[in-house]
Amino acid sequence: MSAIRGGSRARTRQAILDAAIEVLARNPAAPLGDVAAAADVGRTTLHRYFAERGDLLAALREEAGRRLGEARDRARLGDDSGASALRRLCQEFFDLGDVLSLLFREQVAVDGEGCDENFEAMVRRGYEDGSVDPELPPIWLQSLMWSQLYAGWHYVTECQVSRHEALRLILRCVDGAVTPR
Amino acid sequence: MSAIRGGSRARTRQAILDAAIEVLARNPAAPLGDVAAAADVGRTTLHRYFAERGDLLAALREEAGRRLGEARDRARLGDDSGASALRRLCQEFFDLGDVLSLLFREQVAVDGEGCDENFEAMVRRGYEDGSVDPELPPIWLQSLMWSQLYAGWHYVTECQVSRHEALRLILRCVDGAVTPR
DNA sequence: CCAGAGTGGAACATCGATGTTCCACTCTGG
DNA sequence: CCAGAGTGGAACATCGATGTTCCACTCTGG
Repeated sequence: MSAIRGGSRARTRQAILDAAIEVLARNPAAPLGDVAAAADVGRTTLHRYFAERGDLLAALREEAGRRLGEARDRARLGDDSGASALRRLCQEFFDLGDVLSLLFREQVAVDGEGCDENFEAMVRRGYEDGSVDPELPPIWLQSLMWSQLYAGWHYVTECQVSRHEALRLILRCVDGAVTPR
Repeated sequence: MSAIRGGSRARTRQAILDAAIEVLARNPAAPLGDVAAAADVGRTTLHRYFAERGDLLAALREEAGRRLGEARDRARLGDDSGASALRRLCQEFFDLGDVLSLLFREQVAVDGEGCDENFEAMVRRGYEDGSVDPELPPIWLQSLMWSQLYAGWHYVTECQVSRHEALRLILRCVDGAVTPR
């Protein structure tokens, strides 16, 4: 029954996606064989789920976007002061782990034009409630946040630092950067 | 005379290196043909100067390291307060332009163990003169600086922002992050 | 002008990643 | 047990990047 075996298919697919996030976060040009190996799956099987590299990448973007959206929802950008909401957003995004590295390049680049509208609204609220320095434009704050998150994640994976400690430093620095003089 | 034509050789070599910095900063996996084209040079000629891709990358690292060292020297890390010196360093590094992107990944990663000793001395001076928050370890400040620089450089190349404006935001945010509460 | 350095293009061999095909194997629901 | 889904390995064709060779061309110092 495909309905029953479907569970197995979904599990394999997810294992491949998870492995792809892990492997491609470290090396975006990694061969598919490495992804398959990390997923404990034959290369043949990987191709059965994602015919071409582009198919895998597309699914990956979708998965990353999904997780990103969930994290943003959890941060409740509409509550509290602008700066508090930004803190929560950093916290939630930081927990995305490897997805961060994967998103980093695109995120910084993609948002060149219009930055996320929820994010922008949050920042504008911060201008008004006095928790965010009006000198700092929303797009810049978005770049700032992402680069801090990336630096923090690197700090965790490369140095011998706990996620908690890294998050503390990130929040300390984002706060400092954002607060009006 | 090789001494005379040597000038031509040096010029061609430099043109290739400059092109490589530009091309590989945007796409580290770019084919050598792209680099040759950007340098206005035949692929054959490129191989005449750098037999293998690795040779080009090695020369590139050397060139980048040289420029990085020069920038650090210009920043006179030993003068003024720790925070002022850090400002100058950001300023000098930011002017490296494309070299930034090239160095970024390595820099953040490479300095995992021991971070630059001059940098560390500068930060410790900042702890003592009260211009740098002692809660922030030197390695973290190094990551912070690099990620800010990278974000700023992206901001310039992707959005329609002047280098000057981006630098202002970088310094504003680094200052805010570093200053003790 | 001429010799020789420096160059670019064409052609080629090689290599690794990619994607496909086929077959034998395993595992599970019935 | 048995049918069929799901899988992995081996073998293969293809493709793009790499690196090499060779030859004709240009340019400059003498």
